[in-house]
Amino acid sequence: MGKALEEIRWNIKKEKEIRDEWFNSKIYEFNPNSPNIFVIDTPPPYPSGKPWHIGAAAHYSEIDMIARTARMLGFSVLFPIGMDRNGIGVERYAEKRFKISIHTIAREEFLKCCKQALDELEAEMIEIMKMLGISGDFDKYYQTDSEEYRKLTQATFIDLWKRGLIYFDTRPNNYCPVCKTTIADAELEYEEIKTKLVYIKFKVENNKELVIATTRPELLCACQAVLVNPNDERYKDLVGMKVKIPIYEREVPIMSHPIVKIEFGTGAEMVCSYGDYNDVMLFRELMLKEIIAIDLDGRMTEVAGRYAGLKVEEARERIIEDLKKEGYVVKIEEVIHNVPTCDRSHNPIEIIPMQEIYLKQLPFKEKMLEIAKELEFLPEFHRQLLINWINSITKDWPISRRRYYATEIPIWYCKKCLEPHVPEPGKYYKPWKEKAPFSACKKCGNKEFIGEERTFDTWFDSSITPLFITKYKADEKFFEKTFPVSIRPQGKDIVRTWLYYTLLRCYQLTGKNVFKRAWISGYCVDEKGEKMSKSKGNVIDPIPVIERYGADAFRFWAASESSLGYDFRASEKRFQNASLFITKLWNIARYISQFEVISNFDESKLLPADKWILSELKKVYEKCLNGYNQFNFFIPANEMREFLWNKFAAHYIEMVKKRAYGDGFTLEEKRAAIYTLHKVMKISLKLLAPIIPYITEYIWKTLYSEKSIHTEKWDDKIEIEDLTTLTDKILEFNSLVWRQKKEKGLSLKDSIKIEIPVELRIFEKDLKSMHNIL
RNA sequence: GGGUCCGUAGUCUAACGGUUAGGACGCCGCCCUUACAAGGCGGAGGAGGCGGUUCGACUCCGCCCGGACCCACCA
Repeated sequence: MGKALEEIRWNIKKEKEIRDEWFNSKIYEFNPNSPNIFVIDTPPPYPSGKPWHIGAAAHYSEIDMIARTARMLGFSVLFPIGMDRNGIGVERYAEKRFKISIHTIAREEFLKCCKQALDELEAEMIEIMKMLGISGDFDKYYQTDSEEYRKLTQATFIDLWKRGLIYFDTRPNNYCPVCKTTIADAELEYEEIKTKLVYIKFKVENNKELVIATTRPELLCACQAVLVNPNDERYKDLVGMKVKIPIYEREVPIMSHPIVKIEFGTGAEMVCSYGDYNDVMLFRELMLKEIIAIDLDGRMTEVAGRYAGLKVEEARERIIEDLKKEGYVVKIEEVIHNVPTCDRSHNPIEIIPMQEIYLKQLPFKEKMLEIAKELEFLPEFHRQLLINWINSITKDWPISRRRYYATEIPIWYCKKCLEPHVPEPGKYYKPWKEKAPFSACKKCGNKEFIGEERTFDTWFDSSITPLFITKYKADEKFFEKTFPVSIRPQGKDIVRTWLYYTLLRCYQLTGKNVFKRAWISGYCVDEKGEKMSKSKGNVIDPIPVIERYGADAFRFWAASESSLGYDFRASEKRFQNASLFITKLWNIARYISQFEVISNFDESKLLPADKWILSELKKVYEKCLNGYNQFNFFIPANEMREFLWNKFAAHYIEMVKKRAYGDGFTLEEKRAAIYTLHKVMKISLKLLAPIIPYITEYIWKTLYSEKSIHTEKWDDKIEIEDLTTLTDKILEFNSLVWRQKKEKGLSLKDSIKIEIPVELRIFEKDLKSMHNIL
C-alpha cells in the first residue's frame, strides 16, 4: 500500500497470485448467519465436449459479477459451483472418446468410461472458471451424479410417487432411434430438412384413381385411412369408398376430416401410425388400429414386407424406386420440411408407442402461469418465453429414459404380478444391480423382484439444483435461511427446459415459487452474428483468449459488449478492444500513483475543476449503481469506460497536471488536485471491481489498503455542488485550443492567445496552465 | 401458420417528442505531447421502407420489409 506502480503495463501473470490470495484468505466465504443473504442458483454446466463454449465462459463471468455485486451491496453470498453430469450428452461423448457403444458394452463398464470422460471434461471447465476469477466455492462443488445428489433426486421422486403425481402409460412418444430412448417435447429441436414429397396413385374401388402426396412413403404399410376435406368438391363422392394401398394391396377407407387442407398437395392425405402427431391425434379420434412399422432400432418391422429390417431412410429410397417402377408415382417435388429432431443426436425422431413413466404437469399449468407472472425477470421481455412455453404444454412429462449414465429410477417390480414397489427415501438406490429392499410383494406376497433398468431424464435431476444448494431435507435451519433463492441466472435457450422444470418441480415439492428473480442472458454468437458450431468451424476456445488478454479483459468484453438479455458477439478484435481499456485504466492509475495519497482534506478548499470532476463522478456513480441493481453490467462497464477515458483522463487529468506537480500553484491547490485524483481513482476502482476483479484488486492494494477491494461496500459519499452542466463547454473549449494549436503548427507546450468563455472563467487558472494561455 | 424480441455508420451503442443524431472500435490523413503511439488531433461514414398523430418524430401509432428466437398437425 502507498507504493507507486512501476511497470509500464498491467501484467496478467499477476492474476494467479491474486486469485490464490483470495482463496487462501477465504474472503468469499458464505455466512449463513448474516442478516443479508443472497443465494445464486448457478447453472451447473454440462460437460459434453471440448472446448468449453466461449459463451458459457462469458456467462459464468457475468454470474460472478452478480455475486460480486451482491457482496458490494452488503450481502453475504451463497455462490455454489456445480456440475451437471447426468444424461445422454456425456454418454455420446464417451462413446466417441473411447470408441465404444452403449449397446454392446456391459453397463458397469460403460458407467466407468462415462465417469472418466466427465472427469476429464470437468477438469478443464473448473480450470477455466478459476482462471476467470469466479468467486464461487470450489472446495465443495457439487456433482449431480454424486451419491448425495442422486439420493435427493430419488427422494423427490418417491415423494411425488406417494402423492400420486407419477404414473405409467403407454402412448406414442418421441423416440430417438440413435439414442434409443424416449425424449420429452422440450428436448426436440426443429430442423429444416429437404424431403421428397411423393405423389402416389391409389386405386379407388370404383376404378378411379386418387393421387396422394406424402413425405413418408415408407409408412404405406402402416396406412389405415385416406382423408379428404368434407368441403372438397373433387372428392365428395369418394368418401366412404375404399382405396387399395399400392404395393401392399390392402384396402383402407376414404374418410373426411376438416383438418385436411384442400390446397396442400392433392387435398388427399394418408393417415399412418405414426408419421407425426397429426396421425396420433387422428388415430385416436377415428378409432383406427395402429400398425407399428418402425422398431426401436429405427428399422422397418415385418409389416413392411420386403422393406423389413431396413433403416427408415433406406426403406424410403427403396419404396420410391419400386413405386416408380410399378407406375404409381405421378411426380416428386422437393420440399423443405421442419422436422422434429433429437436435440442431442440431431436425428429425426420417430413416434413409437412405449410404456413410460410420467410426471403430471398439466394440472399445474395455471399455477405455473401465476408463478411466471410474479417472478421478477431481468430483462423483463424474456418473461414471454416462459409464458409461451407453459401455454403450449399439452402432455405430461415423460421422465423415464432408456439410458445408463443417469440417476436410476427407484422402483422394483414384483416378479410375479409386476406390482411396482418404491422404497423409502434416504438412500441412493440402483435397482438394476441391487437386491430389492422389500421382503415380499404387498399385493401377491411373492418374494422375488425385478429392478427397474431405466433412468431419469437429466432435467429431472437438474431441476432441483436450488433445493440441493439450500440443503432441502438435509439441513432444515440452513434451508430456512436460504430459501427461496435470490436469483437464477441462465441463458434464454433453456427457459423452456431448465427454468420451467425447476419452477414446476420445486413448486410440486415445496408449494412455493423457488426464485425471487430470473436473470436471462442472450447467446454468444460469432463476429458475423451467427451461432457458433463445430460444423461451421467458428468455435472459439476460451483458454487461449484468457491466456493472451487476461481474465479482466475477457470479463470486460463480456460485460461491455451488449446489454442484458441480448445476443453478443465474440471476436479477436473485441477482446483486443476490451484489453485496451484495461491498459488505459492501468496507465491512469500509474500516473496517479506517483502522488502520495491524501486521505484527509477539507473539501471546501477544492478548486472548481476538482468539484467539476467529482460532480461528474457522482452522476456516474448513480448510473452505475442503477445498472448494478438490475445486474446489468453493460451499464457500469460502459459508463466507467466513458467517464475514465473521455472525461477524467482526457480532460481533468490534463487540466490539473501542472497543479498536481505544484508548478505555479500553492501547496493547498496542489493538494486539492492530488486529493481529487485519488478520490476519483479509489471510487472508480470500487465501481469496476465486480467486472474486472484482478486489476482493481492489485491497484487497490498497492495504493489504498491492505484489505481486499472485494470486501468493500458501495457506501461512498460524494457531496459536491453540481457542475456537470459545464462538462460539454469544457470538452469543447479544450478541443478548440488543441485544434487551433494544431492548425497554427504549434506544439501543445507553446503559448497561445485565446479567450476563455465567460462560463468557464471559474476554471481560468487551471485552463491557463494547461494550455499555456497568455 | 402463430407468437416474442429486435431494426440508429462495417461493428457495439447514447440521447424527457425539440441538438448540426453523441461516443467507442475499425478506416483515412496528420502529429512523440514527460501516465499511456496500448497516446493525441483532424476526417469520411448512419436512422430498413411507406403512411399517420404533431407546430415539430430516431423517439408515439399503423402497415410493409428484414433479422433472431420460440411454438405449431401442412401430410
